[in-house]
Amino acid sequence: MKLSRTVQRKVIVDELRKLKCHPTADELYEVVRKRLPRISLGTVYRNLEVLSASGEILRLGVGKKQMCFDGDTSRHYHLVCRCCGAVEDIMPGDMGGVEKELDSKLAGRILEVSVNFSGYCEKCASLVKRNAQLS
Amino acid sequence: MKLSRTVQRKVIVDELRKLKCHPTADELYEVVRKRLPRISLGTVYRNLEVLSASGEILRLGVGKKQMCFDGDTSRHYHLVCRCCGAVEDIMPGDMGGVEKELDSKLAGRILEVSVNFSGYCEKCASLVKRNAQLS
DNA sequence: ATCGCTGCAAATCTTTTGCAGTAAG
DNA sequence: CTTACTGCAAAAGATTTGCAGCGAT
Repeated sequence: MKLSRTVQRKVIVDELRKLKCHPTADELYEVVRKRLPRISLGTVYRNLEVLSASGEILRLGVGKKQMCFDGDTSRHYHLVCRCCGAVEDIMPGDMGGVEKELDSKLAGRILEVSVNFSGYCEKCASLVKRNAQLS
Repeated sequence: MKLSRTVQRKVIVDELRKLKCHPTADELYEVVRKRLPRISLGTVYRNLEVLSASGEILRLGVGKKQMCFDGDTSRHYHLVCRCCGAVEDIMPGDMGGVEKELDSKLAGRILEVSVNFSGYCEKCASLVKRNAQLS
């Protein structure tokens, strides 16, 4: 299947590149709509799908659409398959040696490294701190 | 709000810990149902919510439920707020120094490090390789 | 001319929620 | 006894899809 260069696809990539945040499909839809008022949300979804499959943009998250869970809360890593969404555990001894270890273990299979640190953003960190002081 | 120790909550944690995969809510529901046939999917969702909020289990993924996207495909990291779901970009020079850099920059804010490598799992990697040879 | 892409709307799938009853502390 | 929790079912929210026409090559 050959991809065609439609106005919609071009504007979607263009606006997404311009944004500094990490928008959801409908947030991007609202932005794109300012330039293409007649575009549909379905078109945005279809393009995000195609574009992330081709590697032109990044789809953040684990799994295709459903949220998934892990009972092991020890510090470890996940390899998410870009193709089928499968999640593999990777247990390196420490962060420092991770890349080298992965390079030898998984040579050629890693396309991108998207590291998600779970914690608090500045705003919420101060909120949490404030609540802790109050109680 | 004080949490009570219900049978359902106990079984959910127990089964999730036993599983080596990273199940979605309804996959876990199917497993738990074998022990508690009358449990509802709603209860599973409610407990996963509570348990991940309290840190007893891990919720994998970025954002609350919606998928989100990034137009910047260069190698970089994300800090996902556990509280509001906001995603912050973090741009370290290299993987090796990441943790130290973060420790000084974001001292105390990081609860867990969940690293998601985007690439192919073994099964799909061989599929892709085979397809490449065919064409 | 061909075939992928679009807009629209309906359908599907995932997750949340209201409620009345049940169980835990 | 009080209040959190459960099952059920309905609601809400996110994403996908069928279709007929349009646009890119």
